[in-house]
Amino acid sequence: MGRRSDHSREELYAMALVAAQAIAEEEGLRGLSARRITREIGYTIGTFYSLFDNFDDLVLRLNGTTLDALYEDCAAAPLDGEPEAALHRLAARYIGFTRAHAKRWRILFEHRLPDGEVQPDWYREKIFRLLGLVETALTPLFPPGQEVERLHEARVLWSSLHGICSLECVDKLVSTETVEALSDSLITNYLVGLRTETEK
Amino acid sequence: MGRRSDHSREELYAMALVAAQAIAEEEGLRGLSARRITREIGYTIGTFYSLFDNFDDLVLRLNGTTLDALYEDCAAAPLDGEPEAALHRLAARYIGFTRAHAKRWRILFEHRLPDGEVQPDWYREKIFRLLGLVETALTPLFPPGQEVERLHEARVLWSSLHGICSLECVDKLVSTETVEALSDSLITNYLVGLRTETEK
DNA sequence: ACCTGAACACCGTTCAAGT
DNA sequence: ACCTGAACACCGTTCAAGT
Repeated sequence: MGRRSDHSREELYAMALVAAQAIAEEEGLRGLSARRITREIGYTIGTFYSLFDNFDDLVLRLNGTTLDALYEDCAAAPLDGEPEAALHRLAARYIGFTRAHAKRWRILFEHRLPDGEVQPDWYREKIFRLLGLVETALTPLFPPGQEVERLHEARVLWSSLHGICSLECVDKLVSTETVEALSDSLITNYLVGLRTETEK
Repeated sequence: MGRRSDHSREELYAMALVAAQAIAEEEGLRGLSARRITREIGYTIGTFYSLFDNFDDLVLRLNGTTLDALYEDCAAAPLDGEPEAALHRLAARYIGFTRAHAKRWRILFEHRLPDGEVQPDWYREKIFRLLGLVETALTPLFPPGQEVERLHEARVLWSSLHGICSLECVDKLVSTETVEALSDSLITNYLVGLRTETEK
């Protein structure tokens, strides 16, 4: 036993995250455990704690990679041009991601940090970067100087879209096709309201 | 050891759920365990499995009481009269409940059934009953015969409101007061869209 | 310096054995 | 019939001991 040095700390860290992603993708949070991750990369439980602070830290890092992948996917949607069409494109990509990576996506919301703890800044920035996509799509509707209002409306749309996907995923009360229809209604109707408001 | 008969099965079941509610309220899903529940009501782990199928069943039953409490709270809002005002009242109650019972409310979405399993009908009915409140508030906007459309719009609003509360609760990117502002924007803007659509 | 693996305090679940 | 508690297979976390 003892030192092996087959892999650098960075390599081990990357291997652990890749293993975690695979488990998350197939089995969700239920299948994820510190022991299983290290077992799958050929190390023992002790090594886990040289890579991560604790299990919550691992889940946070894993969620970080999920937010990155979600951003890459959503950022591929063209967001210039007419805001409503841009939002529909963005939503279609978001919905597509939640379907392609349903279990991994769910961990973003299933996992709750212990009582006092707040998400680290690097994590919050990943979320803000996603919100930024919605802001970009909304830009034509807001004159310069109204960034606060734009952020507010972006939050409403982002949260609402999340809610639609989330309840479909959790409650399964709705057929899969309906998610698109709900999202379409949200964007279309909300933008009618937004336009009449900003035109005033 | 062996038989005690201090309590009937029904009493034990009720005691276990009350204990689960208290733990959920204070510590959320993290604090909840089958062993702890039976310990707190003065019984041993074996008894747990004479009351519930398994741990998932307990959480489902607990969530059932949460949905009931949420319904009682929301149903107290007057839903007749002007739809927008009715929705604002309903949303205010919903938001109030998520604050007053934040940890217990979160378990509704933190908990995920194992892969093949679907929620039992009694559970789905509790959710539909809540959706029904939104439908009631929307009734003046839809002529008889448009119940399908009304349900669709109710779903959008319900899911969106859920999303706003959920992301505030999970991400904490938003100050608490903002939840009201986001919900207000959602309802106001969405209803502008709904009205112009139904007037066509 | 790095990694191990035993130890500790927990889990969910099952079931033979007691009253 | 009802309840127990040991047994099993897992957890997360810590840390003295090996190389």
